[in-house]
Amino acid sequence: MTTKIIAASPSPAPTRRGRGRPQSFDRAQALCTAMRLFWDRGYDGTSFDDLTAAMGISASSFYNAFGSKESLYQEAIAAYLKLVGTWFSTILDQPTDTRTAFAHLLATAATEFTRTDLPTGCMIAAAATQCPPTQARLRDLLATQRTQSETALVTRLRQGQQAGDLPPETDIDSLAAYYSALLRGMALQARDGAPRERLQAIAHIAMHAWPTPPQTTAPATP
Amino acid sequence: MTTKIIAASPSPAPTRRGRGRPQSFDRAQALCTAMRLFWDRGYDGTSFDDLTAAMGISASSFYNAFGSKESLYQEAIAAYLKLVGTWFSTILDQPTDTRTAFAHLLATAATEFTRTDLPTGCMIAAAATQCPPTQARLRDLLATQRTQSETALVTRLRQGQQAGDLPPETDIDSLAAYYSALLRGMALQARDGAPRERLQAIAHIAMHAWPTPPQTTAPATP
DNA sequence: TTATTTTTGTAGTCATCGCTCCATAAATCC
DNA sequence: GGATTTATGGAGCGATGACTACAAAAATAA
Repeated sequence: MTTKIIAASPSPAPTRRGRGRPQSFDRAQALCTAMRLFWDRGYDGTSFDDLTAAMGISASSFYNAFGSKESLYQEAIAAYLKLVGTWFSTILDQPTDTRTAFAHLLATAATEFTRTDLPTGCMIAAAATQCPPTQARLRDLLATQRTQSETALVTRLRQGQQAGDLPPETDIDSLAAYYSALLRGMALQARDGAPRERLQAIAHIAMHAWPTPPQTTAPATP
Repeated sequence: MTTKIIAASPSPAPTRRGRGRPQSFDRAQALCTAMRLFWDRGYDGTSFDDLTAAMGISASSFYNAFGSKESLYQEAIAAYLKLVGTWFSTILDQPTDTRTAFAHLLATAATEFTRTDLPTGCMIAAAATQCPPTQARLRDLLATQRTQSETALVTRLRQGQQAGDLPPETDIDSLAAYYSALLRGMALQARDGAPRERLQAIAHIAMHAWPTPPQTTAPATP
């Protein structure tokens, strides 16, 4: 066995030192390029030639390094999730009160969805929602990711409910679905070219739907 | 000139009585079939063979009747808009108060997006938001439709503002963007399989963001 | 040096894509 | 009936899709 000092990577080795001819390109950078392409044009809209041209590698290098277009896409999704996690999960994990966390989440989404150094919107929010039966695998993969992010919202809201940030009668699942739908809608608006301020305004309005304890209409108990 | 008793159709004749061999299929029905396919699988995801097979016609009949895949898609969009207009425009045109109209709009969207006799969600909401540069025409066409529906919301909100249903300082454009984003998000959730009740809950929560006049914190004027 | 391992470049494969050609069929007009 | 017009059936076309075969290149191991 060779010395494995650096932590083993999940599936594809990051920068292996081995026997054969060394790779002539930066795998991580090529993956990043692919992610941007997929993000911008979708899976179908990004052809094999588009990919190899943008990545600057040949077909054989492509298949040697990434296996297939579909597996590259899966890696691109993973890379995107890592990128988004830096704000999405981070904000949800912050020990602030729940309302503040969600306001922060929406506000950050508004800025992230309109970054000029990346494609606008979200790579996953609307991907493969209209696709042929032959792409059922892809559709399910993306739907799963979306479910997971909504589940993260549910988890955070439940924590908040436990902490007393939300009325105990609040329908957490529906509230999470509301914010999930809104975030996805914001991502679509961003892709259609909505400016950052517009998204921020949406985020601001959306927070007015935050649940309030039921007003005690009868002010006094006899 | 032949007798044209029935009102002339915009571009393609509906059921013209002419000289040559009669069409062997129902054009409107074939268009409806195509609309459903495009709605379900998107433009790229619906192949030429998918279309001709589902419509039950040959390639020559297809091109003779519809010109090209793209022009059929445009007709399908038009057919879809006519279908959606039966509730979308209708509700906005009703002489109810603005808040009621929007609540009704969202509630109806929840039921329409989850109809079992049609594909779920919306055909246009997320279409061609991730596509190659070669499909810029299609992307722009759909973006235009989305802009128009958001403009319809703006128009209705302005009417409401004039009528006193909304505070005069309300940011109408942002409020319309909020509801537009929400509707698009609901459509996406529907496509991912969210049940009708879930969408209705989202719609209900969303209405809590409806603007209220600024509270006069000072109860009395000296 | 030689053997082994891995990557690369070039060319080519096979299926599918949207679309077209053309002879023929089926209607109307004269 | 004959001419004209329009639709259909069937075969096929060029382009592009994702992917593969194979030999040469460039590294390490013995």
